[in-house]
Amino acid sequence: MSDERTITFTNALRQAGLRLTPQRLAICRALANHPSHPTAAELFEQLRADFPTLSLATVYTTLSTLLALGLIHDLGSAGDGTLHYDPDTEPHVNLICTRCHQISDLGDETLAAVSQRVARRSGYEILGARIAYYGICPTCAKHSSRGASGRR
Amino acid sequence: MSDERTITFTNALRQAGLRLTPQRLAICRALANHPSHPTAAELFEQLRADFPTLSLATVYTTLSTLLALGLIHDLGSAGDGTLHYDPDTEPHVNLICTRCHQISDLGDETLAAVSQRVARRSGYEILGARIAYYGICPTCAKHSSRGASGRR
DNA sequence: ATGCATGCAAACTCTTTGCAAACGC
DNA sequence: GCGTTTGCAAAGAGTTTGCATGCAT
Repeated sequence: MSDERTITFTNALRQAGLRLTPQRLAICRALANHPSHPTAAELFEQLRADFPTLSLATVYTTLSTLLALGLIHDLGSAGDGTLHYDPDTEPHVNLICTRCHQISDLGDETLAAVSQRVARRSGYEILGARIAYYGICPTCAKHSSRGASGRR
Repeated sequence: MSDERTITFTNALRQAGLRLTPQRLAICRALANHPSHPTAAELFEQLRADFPTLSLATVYTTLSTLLALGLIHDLGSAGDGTLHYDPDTEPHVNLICTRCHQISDLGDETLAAVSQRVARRSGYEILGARIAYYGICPTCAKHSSRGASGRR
């Protein structure tokens, strides 16, 4: 699968002078192969099976480390009160359902043009992008029709 | 200034069958005239002068209400651990400095095209957008050159 | 062998909730 | 007057931190 991405992660860690512990490797691997936009707790639960002693604190620490190295992005909360991370640092659109709080992705060629304009017009040194559209996903739209729901 | 926007807010509250309390009016007004992307705590501090008895809980509740009505947007955290809100629901780009955590805006005509494509291709009923580019703002870039900083 | 990283638990911060009093409608 | 909303305080949740032990280099 995306073992390449795992290698990218681990190489970056080594280059930063950080130790490649089994925990870090596992977290990198889990992120690289994760199909979605996990939270710290989700990664923790997933890795718990293989690392019974793994601590949630370690997951948080490692995520912060990877974030600081720019290997992953912080999506902020999806309305569910917890922070989601995105292992895909390429510019893409996040689709966030305000009903089920699920996040899915969407690529768009027009985005590259937008990114270039943003960089040029803002004077920012762009490090990454978080592009999120909020709405009701087709599945939720089918299932029911609750009124506007609060957060969390 | 944007008294129009204040009126939009208050009208929406009335239409939703909610009472127009002084607190809600003040919060709507503060949001409508706010130049940036305030947090609950910032609004609370700002309004405290005029409403000594105002409670932070009320600010949170009112923000949730306005959010549910779609009158404001939830920007999530800007890397500072607190939730920021955006009184401007028109599609625009948020520029977030990963160093000073300040958020500024940028309009772009190309965005309208992106939004349309997103809606068409995703099948989502788009309720709003959060488009954020992370980077170092020109001011911070000038001032110094600290290494990658953690969150909060 | 040398420290950096982990794990545990406690601390901290932000946000939400319960309930009695107050007030808009 | 009725029922929602406020204010206070305490609870709840997510995230971070301190310190002793363990492990990658």
